[in-house]
Amino acid sequence: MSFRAKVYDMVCQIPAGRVCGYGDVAALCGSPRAARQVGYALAALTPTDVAEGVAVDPQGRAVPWQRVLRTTGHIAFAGDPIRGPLQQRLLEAEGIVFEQERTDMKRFRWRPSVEDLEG
DNA sequence: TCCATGACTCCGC
DNA sequence: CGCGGAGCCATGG
Repeated sequence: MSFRAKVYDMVCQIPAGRVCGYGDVAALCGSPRAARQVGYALAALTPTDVAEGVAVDPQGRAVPWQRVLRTTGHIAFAGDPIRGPLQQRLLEAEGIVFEQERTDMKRFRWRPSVEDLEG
């Protein structure tokens, strides 16, 4: 199984209303220092519904890419005029609160339990 | 196989 | 706290 496939699996397990850092996902996939590769994996998703922010992986399953943020709580590609605001809107719809362009990672960060990772 | 690329992160100022 | 620079490593050509 490729690193990217693991990334998609992990991101799909992040519950709505919670977020993860790129580094967190990388660590859960077995490569603690591959945070950039996590971003690269998400960038490789195929957009199917741009307006709603829906993007699918090679297996055709929708991946909640919006739940992955920088450890600072900032949206990674805030500079993107389309996906930047979209990501924030999608997260706010799930209950995530933003202040000054960033969210409180201490409050919304998701830490998977052993049971979550089984399977 | 080597090299460039990049939705990141850590560290020193 | 913000900035700039170096390190990181999976992917693709």
